[in-house]
Amino acid sequence: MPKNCNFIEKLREVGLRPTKQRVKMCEVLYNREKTFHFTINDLVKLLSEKMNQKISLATVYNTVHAFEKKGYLKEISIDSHKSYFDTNTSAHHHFFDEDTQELIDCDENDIDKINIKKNITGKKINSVEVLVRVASDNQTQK
Amino acid sequence: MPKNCNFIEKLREVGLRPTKQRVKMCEVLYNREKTFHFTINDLVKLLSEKMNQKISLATVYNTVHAFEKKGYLKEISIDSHKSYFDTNTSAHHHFFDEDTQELIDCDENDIDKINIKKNITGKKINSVEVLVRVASDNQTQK
DNA sequence: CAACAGTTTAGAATTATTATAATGTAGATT
DNA sequence: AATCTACATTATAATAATTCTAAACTGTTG
Ligand SMILES: [Mn+2]
Ligand SMILES: [Mn+2]
Ligand SMILES: [Zn+2]
Ligand SMILES: [Zn+2]
Repeated sequence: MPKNCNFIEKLREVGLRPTKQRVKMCEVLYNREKTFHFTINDLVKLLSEKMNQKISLATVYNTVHAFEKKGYLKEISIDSHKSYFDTNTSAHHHFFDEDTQELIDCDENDIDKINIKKNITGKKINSVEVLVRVASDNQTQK
Repeated sequence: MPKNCNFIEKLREVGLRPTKQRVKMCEVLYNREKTFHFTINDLVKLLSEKMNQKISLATVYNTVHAFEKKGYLKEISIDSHKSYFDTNTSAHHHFFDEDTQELIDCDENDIDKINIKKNITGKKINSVEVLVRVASDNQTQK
């Protein structure tokens, strides 16, 4: 992601008003070297740290979902109790570290292209995603 | 799954007391031709239909989680709002039909074995799961 | 700068899940 | 077979996550 790119224009392009909350969220989410994964909770903390004024929880939810719908964010669900959003919206796979609860992008070359030999009749494939759960090697239960 | 197999013994084997609720849940879940996918809500409905006495919601949650921990059930998370349990606990992949919200097992031969070329250092792979999202072919948005 | 439509907000409402604590029961012990 | 005890079930309350509501606010247009 390029630094200091014009989020106001970017928001306008997809039909979202460049309100200060949305621009601030863009900065927090996209004004960084690498893409990253976060929970709603993570984001609320990040925003309250980086903002002078307060932001309503409802606004965080609304804006995240607006961004998701517009393709600025992608949701990655780990289990019923843990769900992440991803600023990397391209098709990619993940490792999930069960020790640290960390979600890690799979390098494009680390998994061969998945070949679906037989699809459900009359349906088109929207996405193919792999989740690799990993954990510490020395986890011998007593 | 074999019909009328002895659930009481099966439960004892893994150290769960064969109480009447647990045996009834085994019957509802495993006394059928094919494995299946269900939400907690689905299961509550199934149980209240098939049972003479009432079963507490807390017991359904407790028992599902007991079964999950013992490897009788597997959780499949679609997104933060939708999570299924699977009576097929073997490693397998899924199609998710976004039109009908139906989760469908992938046939073993329909996806080639996933080859993870590079894993996170010092971690072992616990599972590799593919989720293929599909939807109706003629979904042209106006 | 007036007008409007879309946005934010605090707080209430809803939903899903878990905790609590009293009662019930399976399986072991007499 | 009666008793015992640990574990399970239950109704209900509590908690947590998310969404709704309706009033106030603000970016955009003309
Ligand atoms: Mn969502
Ligand atoms: Mn669970
Ligand atoms: Zn990612
Ligand atoms: Zn399945």
